[in-house]
Amino acid sequence: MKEILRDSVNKVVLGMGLMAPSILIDYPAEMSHGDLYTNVAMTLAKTAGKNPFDLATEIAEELKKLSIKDITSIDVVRPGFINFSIDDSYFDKSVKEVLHKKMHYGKNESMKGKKILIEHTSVNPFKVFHIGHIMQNTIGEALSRLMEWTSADVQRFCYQGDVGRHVALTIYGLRLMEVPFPSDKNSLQEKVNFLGQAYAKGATYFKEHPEVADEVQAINKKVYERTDGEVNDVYDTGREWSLEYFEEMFKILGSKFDRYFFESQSAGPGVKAVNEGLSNGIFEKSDGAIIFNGEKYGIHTDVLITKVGLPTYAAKEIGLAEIKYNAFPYDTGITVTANEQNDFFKLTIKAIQLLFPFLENKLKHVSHGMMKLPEGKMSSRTGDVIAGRDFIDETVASVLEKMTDRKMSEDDKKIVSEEIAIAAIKFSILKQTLGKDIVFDRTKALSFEGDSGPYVQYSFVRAGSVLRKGEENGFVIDENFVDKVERDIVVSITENSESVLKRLIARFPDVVTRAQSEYAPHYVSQYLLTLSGSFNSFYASSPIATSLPRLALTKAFQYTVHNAMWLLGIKVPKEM
RNA sequence: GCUCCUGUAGUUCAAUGGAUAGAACUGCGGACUUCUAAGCCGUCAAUGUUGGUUCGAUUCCAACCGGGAGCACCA
Repeated sequence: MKEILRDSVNKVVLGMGLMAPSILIDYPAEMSHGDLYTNVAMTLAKTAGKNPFDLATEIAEELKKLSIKDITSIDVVRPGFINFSIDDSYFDKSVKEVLHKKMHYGKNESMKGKKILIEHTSVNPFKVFHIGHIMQNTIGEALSRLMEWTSADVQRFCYQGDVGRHVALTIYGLRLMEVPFPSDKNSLQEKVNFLGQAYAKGATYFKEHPEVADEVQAINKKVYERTDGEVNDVYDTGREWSLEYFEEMFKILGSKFDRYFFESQSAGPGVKAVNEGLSNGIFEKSDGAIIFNGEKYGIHTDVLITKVGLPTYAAKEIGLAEIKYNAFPYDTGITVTANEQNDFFKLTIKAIQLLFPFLENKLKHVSHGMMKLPEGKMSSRTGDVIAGRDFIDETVASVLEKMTDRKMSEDDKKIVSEEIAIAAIKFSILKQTLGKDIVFDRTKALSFEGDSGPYVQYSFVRAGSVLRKGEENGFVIDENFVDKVERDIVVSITENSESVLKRLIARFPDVVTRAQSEYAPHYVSQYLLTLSGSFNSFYASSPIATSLPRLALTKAFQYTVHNAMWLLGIKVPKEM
């Protein structure tokens, strides 16, 4: 419909001897203003030498002569808006479309045939998996799914820091631990907790006693070069525990990866690439180290290889770029990190493109805000973190408490409470703009009311409940409903929650497109809140189970919610 | 010090340069013994300051004030 209107408006404007570089046809903020509007009259008023309202009136008159199908009225309003209203039956057809496309409603083919690599959730073995990692994983998975709905071939990569100073500090911290090294009798949780504590102890001690720097550096070198049997044993065991544990967390969070890469792998290629860059004059020597001088590109300067010959994080990132492309030759390679790394990525992306010109215009850094505690930034170095697992468990417990009087088997409750808890957590992350920090407020995070994942899930469940009732009443709810009903009721758009819901459902594909092109999942979340709110009003004001068109609309609502929630990586339960 | 991000109801968040700045939480007030009240309806309440660009600015630009992050051998 947007395209039809755009063409029509364009035709009219050209016929008046005017040129519009681009014609905006969009949804008005208020549905009472109509279904679509255009502002061409205001943008063209000056060149036309007319006042916007008069020009709008002229354009509207010409548009009326075209008698466009399904357009029931064209109105001109105040400064110069032209508003269009669309016939209600048009939206019955869009409900039909939803019932036909089902789980695919909203998907598009904008990137069909392209390959998109998305790297996210940079966890570090030996360190705690905290709520910040939940945030990263939630965002990474949602972006991945959004990309999948462009019909592109998407692969998810996970890159982990399994070497580096934090590992050395953990191993150093082991000798400061008062409890013994975990054995097979300990749970995986206990094992990783032990490692996290060792790291915190090592890091704190190191901060207070800078004189041990050489010792830590020596351990670091041993880890890289694998020259010390004892260090190797501890390292291999700890690394294995961490990886196993992360896998468990990914599963709980509903994400999966196609490939895993480690800093221990990227170090070698990184060193090689940096040395090539040095001989090509891309990098230079300074103070015994190899650096990338970013000043001439308006970015800062950073060390790639230290004077003792070890690659830094930046060098590893350069090595990784090559590894990733070899593993999956992508058209777009997205890296998702917290925004504290924005400058770092400006630097490495520039360096990578100088080294590997074929990656020009293919690299994209998407950054998100940080998860913060009321006291400030979280720090695994000081142990001042909230473990992801603890938080999920707490949330699940809180959901279960709320479900005590629900008639449901204990097994079902267990499954559903976890779905609700994860929804609450993920939604609170995805409902706001990506770049912004989230101040973690436990009581808020544990509430399931208002603008929340459970609110959306609840709407879905209620819809399911009505649909069951409708089926009991003998209705067959499928895409053929349109042919079975006579629609002779003329409804007023502003006051009828049914037609509002219908119109919102029809907008879903546009919402998806926008979220994809802006890498902004929050458009989907915000849409879900509006959509659910609209359904709840509809539900409260109209009996549904006795009307086939209403049941069909409810079914379409369910598919839309299901699909939108899927894009966010959130499940919808049948009951709750 | 330099660079980047950021400032919207009491609180947490929305708003491709458009119409009366939307929600949620909180407060206050309702409806309902009909399909799950984790719900529905109503109500109080906001664009840090000063300029500029524009028909039109929360949005773009400048300055100021406030908050955060990053800046050489950590990741």
